[in-house]
Amino acid sequence: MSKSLTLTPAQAVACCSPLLAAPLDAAAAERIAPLLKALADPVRLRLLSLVASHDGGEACVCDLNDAFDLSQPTISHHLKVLHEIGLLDRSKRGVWVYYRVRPDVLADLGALLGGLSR
Amino acid sequence: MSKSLTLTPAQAVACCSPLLAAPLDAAAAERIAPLLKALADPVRLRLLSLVASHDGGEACVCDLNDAFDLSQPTISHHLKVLHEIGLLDRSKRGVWVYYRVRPDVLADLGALLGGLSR
DNA sequence: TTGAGGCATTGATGTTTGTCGATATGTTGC
DNA sequence: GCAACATATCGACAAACATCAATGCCTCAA
Repeated sequence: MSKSLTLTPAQAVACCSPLLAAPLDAAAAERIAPLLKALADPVRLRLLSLVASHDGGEACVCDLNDAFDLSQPTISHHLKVLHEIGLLDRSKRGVWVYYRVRPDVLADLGALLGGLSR
Repeated sequence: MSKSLTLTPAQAVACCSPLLAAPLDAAAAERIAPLLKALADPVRLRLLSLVASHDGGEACVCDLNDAFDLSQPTISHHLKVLHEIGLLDRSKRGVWVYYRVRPDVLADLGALLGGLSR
């Protein structure tokens, strides 16, 4: 399987100079915005934070469901959004599904906003 | 004028440990998400970046309008969103309105995501 | 005072998004 | 195989959003 020519948002965010250093071209903005959109929801912010600070850096969906006053499909939907954008890794073990954050993607995004060089 | 008891999103983002360090409580998530939502649009990302990298760190609306293939009200709307959330400062001089980024807010947000201590 | 230009506001419209209930899929133990 | 459980998908709906054309509000110059 060869490398895709179109970057995923998670890849795109690692390839730009900081937001405040140089004007972002339209194509880069279109690739980065979905990543921020995935983060721009209180439930998904908490999900990400919960997964990250869980034992071993990963959390089972069953744990996450209990932390919210939301239906199971809703949590599943939010996890899917975070997974598809590349912020959460997903691994199934038996009946349970575990999610794990990708701190590199989050670090790249933080650097893009905060203006740090990598 | 006394300090407000309810934090604006721009203030709230400076008050949390990094996303990956400890679970974000619901209230903090509700305050931070709007800031990310304001950023989660390709046009607003480019606007912010354009303003920041303009001469003197500020840009006139007239310059910004020309950089996009969008109507003037649409640009005005996006600038309003960025201003009201606290990411852009606004100052009117004569007929022209100038916007300026608040790099501290962006740095705090970057630190929140990237996991840096301040 | 009147007109022109820069920017904001309003109202309308099509699209996206968050949420739920119902249902499907997949796994384990009996 | 079947029942129980964990998770995902589907379909529907209301709320939020991006966009535009029309219009309003300022400010400056003539």
